[in-house]
Amino acid sequence: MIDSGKGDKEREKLPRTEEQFEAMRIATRDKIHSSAIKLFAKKGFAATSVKDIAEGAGISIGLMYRHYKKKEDLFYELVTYATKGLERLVERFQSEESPVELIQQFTLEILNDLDKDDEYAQFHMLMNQSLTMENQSLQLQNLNKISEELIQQTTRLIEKGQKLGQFREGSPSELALFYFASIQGMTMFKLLKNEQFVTPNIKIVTAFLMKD
Amino acid sequence: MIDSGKGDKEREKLPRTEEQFEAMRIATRDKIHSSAIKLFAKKGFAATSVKDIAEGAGISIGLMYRHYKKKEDLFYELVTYATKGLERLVERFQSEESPVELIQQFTLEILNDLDKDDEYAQFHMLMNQSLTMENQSLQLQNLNKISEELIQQTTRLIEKGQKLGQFREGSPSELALFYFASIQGMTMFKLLKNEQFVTPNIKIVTAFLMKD
DNA sequence: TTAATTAATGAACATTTATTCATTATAAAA
DNA sequence: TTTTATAATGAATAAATGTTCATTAATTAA
Repeated sequence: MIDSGKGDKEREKLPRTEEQFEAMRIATRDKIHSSAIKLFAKKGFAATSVKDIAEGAGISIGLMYRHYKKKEDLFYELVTYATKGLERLVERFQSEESPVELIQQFTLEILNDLDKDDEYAQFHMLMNQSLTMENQSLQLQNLNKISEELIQQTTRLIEKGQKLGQFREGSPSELALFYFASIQGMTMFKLLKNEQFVTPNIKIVTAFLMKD
Repeated sequence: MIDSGKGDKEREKLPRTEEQFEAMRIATRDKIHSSAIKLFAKKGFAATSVKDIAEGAGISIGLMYRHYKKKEDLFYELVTYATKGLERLVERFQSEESPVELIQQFTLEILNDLDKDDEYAQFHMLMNQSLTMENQSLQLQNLNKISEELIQQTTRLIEKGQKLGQFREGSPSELALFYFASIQGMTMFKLLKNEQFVTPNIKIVTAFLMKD
């Protein structure tokens, strides 16, 4: 971060180049991230210990603290990533494309991700875990705001789809809520059962919305 | 519990009758239960402190410990209640009634409960929280077993309904999983949003299963 | 080899939270 | 009013977990 433009002359005493150090740091940060998201998503913030995170990452506790001053900071960084993902989705849902197309596309992506690996499921559960924390840090407030925006956008999208005759009738906000609730539920099942989880066919998931 | 049939002669020294003491104990147990389930369901086992439970119940920490030797014991007692509820449901789903009727009835009950109060939602989330704990106490093993039985029974019920031409086609196990996933999701939303949560119409919830 | 610099370690320390227990409150009977 | 049995309290203690920091490891240039 700090003046990476410093001239070559001045780093003659470094045992490694700055690039090498940077690569090392990124590598351990990655290890921390993937260990932490796994644990936070599955067990929640309070139930995961820094010892577990460090063990999962294959590093020492001390090294963890060189990268994050507090367990909370690590958590919030992951929350921030997740929030960015949500923001992209909100934007996507604001596009002028056909509502059916947008919903189908997104649903398909999720089902694929759930099927393939659990990265999506982990981020989704992380957000959930976050929303149940009463602690009102800026990061959590922001996540809250964005997730409400997403529901609003989806409601509007459904309304639009209904006017175009693409979607079934019914209260748009109830439909939007049910849509995310079902995704939420599948996500939990995936994390809970993992191998045993069979990703449902997209027809099942969108039947409540789509006309036959 | 212990020899409540003891003769009236022998309790002449009691400041209150045994019935009175019993009533007091039941009253505080009730207070503990409703405080604890609320907190455990919302925040999970690790994130709820005994201090919070005691405060929520309006009693001292010491009194809590007179009723439960460990925080875990209280949790397991609640898990046991929840498990009994599941067992009743498994039995119900084994009956010879029409699959459509059974599913409709049960779904309606849940939606009503979600609408009315959060008792159901709380027990549901408690089970969920339990299933993510790696600790394998007898109570948790049992809950696991019963919840798998429930999914199996539901799968069979759907199969039966399909043969009777009552349900849409599609993999019965995928359909069963999706059913519980969507209920799960709604439950979480209810606990998360509470007042803001609008219970969906039953048609929305069962559309994926029912022929038009 | 030695010096230099930063990554990495884990035992020591701090803080939080679960649990215990000596003490007090209550209410009925003597 | 005193006695008595049990409910109820909360400060003291124990255990668990988060955080720090003095120390070591690794690597390259001199």
